[in-house]
Amino acid sequence: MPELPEVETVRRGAAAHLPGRRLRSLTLRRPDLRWPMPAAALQALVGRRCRAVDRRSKYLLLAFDGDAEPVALVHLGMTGRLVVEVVTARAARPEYRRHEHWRMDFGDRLVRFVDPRRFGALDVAPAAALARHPLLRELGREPLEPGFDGAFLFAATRGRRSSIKANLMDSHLLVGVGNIYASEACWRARVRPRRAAGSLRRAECAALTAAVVAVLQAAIDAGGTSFRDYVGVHEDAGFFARELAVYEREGEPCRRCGGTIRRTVDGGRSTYWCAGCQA
DNA sequence: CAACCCACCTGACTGC
DNA sequence: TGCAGTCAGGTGGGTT
Repeated sequence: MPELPEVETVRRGAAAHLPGRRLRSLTLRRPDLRWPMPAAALQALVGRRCRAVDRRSKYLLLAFDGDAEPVALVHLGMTGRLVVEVVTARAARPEYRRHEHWRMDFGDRLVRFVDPRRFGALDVAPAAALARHPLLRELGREPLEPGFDGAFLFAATRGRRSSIKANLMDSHLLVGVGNIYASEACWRARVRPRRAAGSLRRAECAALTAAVVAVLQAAIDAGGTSFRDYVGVHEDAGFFARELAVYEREGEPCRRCGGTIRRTVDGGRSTYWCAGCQA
């Protein structure tokens, strides 16, 4: 569900509440999400103060103080929500919700992780070992950081026969772009999603990386795209859906050329594009 | 390696 | 009303 703009929106929401607050308790309501959760290592976070909420790819990184500077890794999977609630001092702890798999009690803030499909993840690692964490070490570039440009994409895709859309969604290359924004970026750059990645010229790679940056930034500015499950930390919807040019607009007119938006299925996932203005 | 396909899970929706 | 089938914003792991 969430791509980079949604995770970044959640990160900002959590960062407004958690840093400086001490973790009072952590409750795991089941032993696993996508993978087993390390109960003992997670309990060792209790009593520590949250230092910062960062993000790498689609992982939220809750950094804590103390020995080894432990960092909790949170992935939202397809349907995960990180809900932050302001709790008044004397109120009873709220009831668990359906699909609430863990919670962190920060005293006057309560963090709930709600995830019906359980494709999410929770792990913990020392800050110094983060770059070597199995879930992080293979990740490619951050599109909103320096080094993500046309020259990089051009070099990275030479000889590749798989589609450019699949390459945009390949986290070994770049992170954060999922099924919505891959289609959107291709539309902005006027590139057909099924083009072999290796066939793109330098100028097309430059246009495409610029399009990725622009669409991700615009979506962050709008608080993300809410279609089905995604909401921010206060369960507020993002409003980028109304700015989407192609995603879930099959049969509707292209806002640029008036052509009809088409949907194709690639690798089992829907791709949206305009045959009129994407070469 | 690159490229593909599957699995993991629940809920919403569609069509019979 | 019920039931089967389809689809959904991710991604690691296994196979060719």
